[in-house]
Amino acid sequence: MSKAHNLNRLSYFAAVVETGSFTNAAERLSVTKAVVSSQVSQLEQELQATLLVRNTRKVSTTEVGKIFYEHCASILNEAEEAFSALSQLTENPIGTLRVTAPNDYGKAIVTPLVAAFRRNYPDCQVELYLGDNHSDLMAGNLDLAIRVGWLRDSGLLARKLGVFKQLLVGPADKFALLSHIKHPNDLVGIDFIANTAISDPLQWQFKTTGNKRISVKLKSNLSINSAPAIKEAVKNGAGLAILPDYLVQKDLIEGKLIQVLPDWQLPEGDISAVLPASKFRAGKVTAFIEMLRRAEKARIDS
Amino acid sequence: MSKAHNLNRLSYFAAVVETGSFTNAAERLSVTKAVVSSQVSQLEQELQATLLVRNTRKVSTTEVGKIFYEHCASILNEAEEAFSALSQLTENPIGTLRVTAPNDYGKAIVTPLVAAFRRNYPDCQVELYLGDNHSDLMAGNLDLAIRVGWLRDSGLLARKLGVFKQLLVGPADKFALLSHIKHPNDLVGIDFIANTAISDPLQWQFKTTGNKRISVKLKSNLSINSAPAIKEAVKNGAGLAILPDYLVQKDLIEGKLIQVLPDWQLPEGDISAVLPASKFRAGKVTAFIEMLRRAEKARIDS
DNA sequence: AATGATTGTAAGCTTTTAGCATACAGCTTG
DNA sequence: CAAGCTGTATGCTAAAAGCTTACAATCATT
Repeated sequence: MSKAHNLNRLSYFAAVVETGSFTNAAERLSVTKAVVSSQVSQLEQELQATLLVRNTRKVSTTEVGKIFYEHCASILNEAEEAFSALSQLTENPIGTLRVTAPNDYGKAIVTPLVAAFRRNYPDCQVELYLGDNHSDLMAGNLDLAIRVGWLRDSGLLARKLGVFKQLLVGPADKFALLSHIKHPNDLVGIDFIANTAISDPLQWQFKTTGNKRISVKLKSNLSINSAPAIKEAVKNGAGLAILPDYLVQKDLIEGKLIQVLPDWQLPEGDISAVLPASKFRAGKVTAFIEMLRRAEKARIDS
Repeated sequence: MSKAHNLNRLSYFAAVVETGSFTNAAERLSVTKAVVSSQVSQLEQELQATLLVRNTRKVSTTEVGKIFYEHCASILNEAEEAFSALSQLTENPIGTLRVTAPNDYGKAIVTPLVAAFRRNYPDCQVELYLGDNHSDLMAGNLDLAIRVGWLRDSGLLARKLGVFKQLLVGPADKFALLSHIKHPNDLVGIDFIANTAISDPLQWQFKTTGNKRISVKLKSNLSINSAPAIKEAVKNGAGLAILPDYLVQKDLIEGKLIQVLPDWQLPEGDISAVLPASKFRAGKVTAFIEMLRRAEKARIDS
């Protein structure tokens, strides 16, 4: 079976035709003229045809050489297009982006972001999977998983995109009563709704700006495993609760909830992007992560 | 400065896309699957993009891979066209054939052959140079020189195409007188026209079928340096002459001339094609030489 | 006419790449 | 659970690419 054609030789031949000499072709291609001479000779050997007539101080193309050159020019032009098309796709990504995010964070932050992403990159499609079960990146169906909280497996390739604060909130119509709570110890006896979707939902560590820490064990007569549901319960006067800022930020601004103990900070959590193992990042993934990072920075700055 | 793209990798990638697996691609390309794997990986490295998703027992092409593949398929198709176009030109030659031939032989044999060549190969043009001065093949302006006679320089790349005989001829209207000439020695006293275009035009060696040789020094009262002119003079009764068979064949058939001493042979001469030094023979040259060879064979056989 | 400069090629060598054989990880199938 | 298959990694060998040097041939200059 005949050996495959060596397409790399085409560029040596084309350079000679275009520059008019082996010497100039060598200069253009940054190789020695012996290489150009040899490569073209081998091409002629492979074709069993003379492509170039080597006259004194002048190289001219034979008739068959001219025909072959037209093909070469076309091939090399399209090859250049092919390679640059790929680098173009970094700026103008294409394809379907498949993202998973936790329910709460997804609804509050990712869903509006996806709409903006589609506006920015009309050649992309998005498939957004919301859920609190950790989707398996290994299955290869996903481009990106957004993790909120604390990563259990530090071996994953995670990229931190932002942080979220946790706020102690209560219903707005109990402002008078809640104004008297000035210290975490004042929470004793106050109704508290525990979020059983997280581990150890009653043990909390408060911190002031002076780095004073108080660890408080709260008591709860009501526990729910859904943060949005807890938020609704708080609004209905069922008690206080600790919820992530991205979930309650809007209700605080609208006066439906009020923050209790605003001078005391609770532990922050990470917002991370977890990516499947891959050597290269598709433009669509890079673009989306960058938008999410910017959105998180804007949210924190407001 | 960035290195030139390696176009040979395109065929490995395309084969994987088209066959659906690295293993099948390796089989198609007659290499090991490790080679295909490595070549595609290097292509992805060069592009900084993932072209293929390696799933279990199944390879799929990414969105950018699909775009890149379309380019590859086009490039590889045109490369195949380019290489086969060149082999096609061996059967259907193109271009301008530049031939030189001696005046006499050119007019008698080459001119009608050129017309037939043009009919056979309409994509070819011909430039025919007739003359008895040896044109310089070294100048690169000629594809082929036809030499008739004896080559002076055996170092030239010559290809023998045929031979010509030399015939002693006389005017047809002197048949009765010429019939009495049975031996070369009988030529003494007979008017002979010397051809001063050749060296030593009076010294001739005759040979019979029994390999009996006689060397005769003829005398001449008329000498002309043009074989066609000598032929005319012979027809007009100016004497006998020794002329190449390709020049008198027609007149002999038409009864205008008669051959004298037909049982005695004179030295034959070669008809050769002299080619400029070149590794490969253009289709047009090969085709013309073959036609000339066939024409010479037909001439001898008639 | 002689000499210097330039171009393209040949030859020998070094560096780089292609390709093979082997082994292994991971997954599917029986 | 074992066998089989696929794709990748690694080390090695062979082949190719490319460099350096030298030379032949031609042209331009003196």
